[in-house]
Amino acid sequence: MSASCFAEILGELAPLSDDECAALARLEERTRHVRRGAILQRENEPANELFILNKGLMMSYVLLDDGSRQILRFLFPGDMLGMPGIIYREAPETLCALSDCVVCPFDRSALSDLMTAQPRLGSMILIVSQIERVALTDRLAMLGRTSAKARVGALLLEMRDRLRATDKSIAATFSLGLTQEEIGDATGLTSVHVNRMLRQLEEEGLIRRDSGKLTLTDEITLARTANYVNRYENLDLSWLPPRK
Amino acid sequence: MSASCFAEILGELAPLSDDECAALARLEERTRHVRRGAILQRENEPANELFILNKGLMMSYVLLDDGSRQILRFLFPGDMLGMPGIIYREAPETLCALSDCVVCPFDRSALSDLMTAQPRLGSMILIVSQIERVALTDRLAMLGRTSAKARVGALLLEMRDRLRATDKSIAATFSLGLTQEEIGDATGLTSVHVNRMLRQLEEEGLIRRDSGKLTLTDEITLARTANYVNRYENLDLSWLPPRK
DNA sequence: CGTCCCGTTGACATTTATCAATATGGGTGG
DNA sequence: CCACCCATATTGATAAATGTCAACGGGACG
Repeated sequence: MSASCFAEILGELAPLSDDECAALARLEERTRHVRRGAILQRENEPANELFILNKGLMMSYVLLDDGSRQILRFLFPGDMLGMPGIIYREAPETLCALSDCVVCPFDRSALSDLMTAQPRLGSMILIVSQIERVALTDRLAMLGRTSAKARVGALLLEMRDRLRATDKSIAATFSLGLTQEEIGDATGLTSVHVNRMLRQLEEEGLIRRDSGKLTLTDEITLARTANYVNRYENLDLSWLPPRK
Repeated sequence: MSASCFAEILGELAPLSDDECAALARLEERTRHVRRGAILQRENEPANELFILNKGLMMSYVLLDDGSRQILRFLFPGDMLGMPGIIYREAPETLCALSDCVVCPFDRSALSDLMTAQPRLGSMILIVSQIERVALTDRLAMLGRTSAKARVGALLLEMRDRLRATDKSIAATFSLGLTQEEIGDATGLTSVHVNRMLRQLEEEGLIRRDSGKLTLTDEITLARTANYVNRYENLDLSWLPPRK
């Protein structure tokens, strides 16, 4: 087991050298606890730090002028947080903990040093940011062109797949850890309508809900009706330089 | 004037060394012409090449099962195209020319070599991909949480700002180069509704349309009603390593 | 001169939001 | 342990936003 959460993610892309592992471990030397509901970085405030999420579930969101919220992304252990913030004078998004979390803060100069000293890791970070980009464009297509039911279905599938990346024991049944309002803010719907869509999905036999636990009872149909693609599969990284 | 379109973009972030310029110029040694309407890369087909867009306007989009299209991004000279494609066995999006274009193709191993030989350029490429990421999350919030009128307004402002990045002579009046159907596919609306929103914006005195030319007659109000932020401004790149 | 693509407009249908009321369930102070 | 309280979930009635369908016009281009 690696000392670094982030190294585990990168290590699944390609084997890492000892030097590379050591360099990544240095990003996670310090830890900070973030309680459920606490805000790690606030939109429009200066942000000089980056983080590796070590434990727990977080989200990033923006608030619009009329007070409505758009959740941009859910964040899982091994994710790097705050990249969009460090290139601007003010953070473009808020980072907020959905459960009690542990994060490892590091300075942006540490990222710069890492890119210089370990260019192969730099390529791998670029790859991770491209995977994230594709996940965002999938969500863009979902918001722009799919029905409310499909959006909710796709969100359930994505959360399950990403939870499973951390905890292999997760299968069809899991606890989502989101309120219906949060699902709505991620899918561009109201919480009321999310509730109706969940009920419809349940009536159609695609999911089941018992005491906070959610079961995907027909993943094939759900994935088809939701236009869902798991973007952590089917990668081709053969062009990465080999480990030294 | 730089020999490389891409170097011009990166050069606006921070001054480049001669070595760096030379390395970037090598990405643009070859050129290929793409006619209006032609497809450079098709969704779900293998894609081994990357491109720098040299001249013209392109777009990337995905098609859903029901045949509807979501335009993900408009592409301008100096943009790197195809990054999301090279990490997957099959391209996740289609690249299509909206006008006659010139692109410079290069192999993905050239990117890998560049990242290794010029880590500072690697950091700058990562920065550009983060700017793009923030632009995508802005569009995500736009699709999820703003009205049809605001979406159309934001699109007009973004196109104007990005066209101006290439052609400084562009001010309030410009020609958009998109059909109303394309505007709709980018904003998650139907072409019919886009038409109505354009008329409303015109009736409210925010824009004017004459023979294919579009004029932003009240940018301040338009930007406010559209929740628009120009993401190519207010960058803070002081933490980049200095030029050697 | 016709054809085709695009833009425009109106009538109507559908989806989703809004508002309001009620239920439920877990946590907390007494 | 109980009573209360708050956030969340659920449901119905109605409103608003947007889509769908259909028709027509105008300009570019063969």
